[in-house]
Amino acid sequence: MHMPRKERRPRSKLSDVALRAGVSAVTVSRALRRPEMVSPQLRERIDSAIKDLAYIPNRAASILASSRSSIIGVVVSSLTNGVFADYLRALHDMFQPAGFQVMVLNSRYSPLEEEKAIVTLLGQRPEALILTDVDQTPYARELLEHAGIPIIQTMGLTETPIDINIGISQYDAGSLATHHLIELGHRRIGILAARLDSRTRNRVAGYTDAMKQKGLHDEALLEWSAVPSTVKLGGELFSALLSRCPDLEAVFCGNDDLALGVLFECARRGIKVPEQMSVVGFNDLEFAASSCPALTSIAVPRHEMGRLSAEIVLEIIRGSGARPKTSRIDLGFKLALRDSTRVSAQRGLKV
Amino acid sequence: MHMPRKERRPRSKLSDVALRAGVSAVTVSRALRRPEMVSPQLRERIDSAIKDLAYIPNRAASILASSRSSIIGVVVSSLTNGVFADYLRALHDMFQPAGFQVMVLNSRYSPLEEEKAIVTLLGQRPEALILTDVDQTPYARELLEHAGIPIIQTMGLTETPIDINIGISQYDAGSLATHHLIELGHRRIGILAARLDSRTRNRVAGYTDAMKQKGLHDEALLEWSAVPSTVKLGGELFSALLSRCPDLEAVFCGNDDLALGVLFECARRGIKVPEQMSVVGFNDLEFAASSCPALTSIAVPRHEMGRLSAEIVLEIIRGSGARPKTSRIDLGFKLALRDSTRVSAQRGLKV
DNA sequence: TTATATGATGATAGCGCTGTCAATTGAAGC
DNA sequence: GCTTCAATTGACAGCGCTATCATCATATAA
Repeated sequence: MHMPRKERRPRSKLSDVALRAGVSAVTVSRALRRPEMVSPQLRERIDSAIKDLAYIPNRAASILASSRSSIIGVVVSSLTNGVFADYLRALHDMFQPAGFQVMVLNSRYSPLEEEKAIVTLLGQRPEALILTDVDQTPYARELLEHAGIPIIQTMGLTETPIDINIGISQYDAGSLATHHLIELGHRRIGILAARLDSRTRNRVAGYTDAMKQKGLHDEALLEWSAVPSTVKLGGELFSALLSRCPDLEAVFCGNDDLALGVLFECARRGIKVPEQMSVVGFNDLEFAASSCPALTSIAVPRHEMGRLSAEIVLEIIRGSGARPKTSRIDLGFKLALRDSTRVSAQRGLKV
Repeated sequence: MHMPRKERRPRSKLSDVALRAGVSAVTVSRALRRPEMVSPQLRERIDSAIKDLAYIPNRAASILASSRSSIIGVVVSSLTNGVFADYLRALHDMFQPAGFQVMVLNSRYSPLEEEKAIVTLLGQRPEALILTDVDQTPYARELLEHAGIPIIQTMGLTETPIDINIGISQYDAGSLATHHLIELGHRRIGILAARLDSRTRNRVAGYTDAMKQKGLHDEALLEWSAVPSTVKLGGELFSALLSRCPDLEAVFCGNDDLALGVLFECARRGIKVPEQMSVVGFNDLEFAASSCPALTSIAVPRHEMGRLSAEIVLEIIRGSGARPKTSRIDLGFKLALRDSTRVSAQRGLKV
């Protein structure tokens, strides 16, 4: 049984609380923001008045009056992707205790949606803006340059940061993964990619150059799709690649979800990993270490990236302008070597 | 090289744009909100003034003046969990085009953090609030009852909805999964759970009652942990359960991540699924259909849940009070039957 | 022609809070 | 006693925008 709601009665405001507590509105405001500045017995009276009226301060009015929002704007490329989830968690863990509120919008890997998200966030007058990409539209760039707040670009690296850039070289990471497979003795190394955003493109470029350098490059070894990456897609791309290149010895996957799909597809087809097929993922998500076989992947310091982003933002905000010396911080990455590629160097020759 | 930012120059405001375009401030405001109400040539002049000044409206002032925020507040229990990611996507897909902005906070499965998140969101004067849980603290409940906006509780079902409740019976779902395994002929059916939030507790209750009903209940068959669920944890819980109950025939996992961990652990131990061990997951995440073996799971209509939540909210907001007849909507669930349990009914007897 | 409707723009007040400074109190010092 | 000071509390203006109503030009009808 659902009781129809009574018509909207005006929410209680500061002055209502003040009236009930028998003090002035300013005092209530102070009791909320700096409790140590009002006497204990008044504080108590005010607190109970607040509870009685179920009073909740109006943030919009507060932001307008103080021109401080305590909002940290964040634009992520995806909410579904595990990488961003971990990164966001790190941000929350840092900002929440510091009294800042993290406000997240999703760009779905589209620079135009990112631009819209940036406009929306800037409208909230955030204290800082954090972007999980380095390629903004020209208009977005201009807005950000004029925003007058710390801007952090993360995940990738760029030669021309708007303000501060914390990330890793996606190119180098793609290159490392490829060289690892080459060193294992593989010649026919495929690459799987979904939705070619700027980061993925850089990874692919790293792969391509590494292959060219060793004279192993072959267009046919690249399999990609425009749809977002899923485990299922990993299996499909792998199947497609395999039917085009039956002599495939190894695959480098644009991310761990695709790699998981490859592992499953191999299991279905009875292809032994790593004996018959080496598989490398990207991101080193939680499951990579405990899959069977455990997945070799590129370990990206996404938690550290979040922690450091937050730390730098907090320093700038609190230190009023004390900015880090360098505006471009390369956090590096590691190859998490596991069973999906741990094969003898001779293997490539046995084929 | 990082150029230190010039000191904060005041952001341009409505009156600056008005001055530059040679009109009054109200007209600029109108040009932004209802462009059809100002003449085309004026609109053009105003637009270019906006671009020139990189003007972005101050949302706080706008919200304060209009007392309409176009914000939809959402509290999710977790950002890492795939279920919520899908649910959020559905919400975004519905609200974005309608001109509403979805604001997400994370409660990390804690009712107290949820209460804090609710307070924070209510402070933004949202148009509606969506909660991915049905168990709120008494204070949170009181605040929500007085909020004067649509409140949606989702995921689970409750006898006493605050306003509108859209979800599924977690109890029935747990029961169905268990009965499925019992019908396959299994007697020793274990259950794995991580972090016993209210939803998980209901699923476990469904399992327990189903087992009791058939005289199969045994405390030893429940394995759980306080830490958040991961693939790794799935493997660990399974190992622990197996060493305590070596005669285990089947496991019902509290979610698909745990189930994935079980599949991998079985692969490592050479236990054949489903021949030697039946595995059931929960949520039917994307990978469940393409794992090897494909995972039987409880398919929860989380996308539909999101779509319907948004639809109802939009109807109430626009229709000014036209509320659905029932305040409790059961969306139901399905058993997604796949290879991880597709065994002959005789199997249980062969042991 | 004058009355009336229509569309486009402007003037004014105020949303609910906080920054600033003034007023009040009581205690301590001379 | 009177001053001085710190600790509390209050008065007032204003943050940047929008709702509301007034104004003005133009078009249409009588």
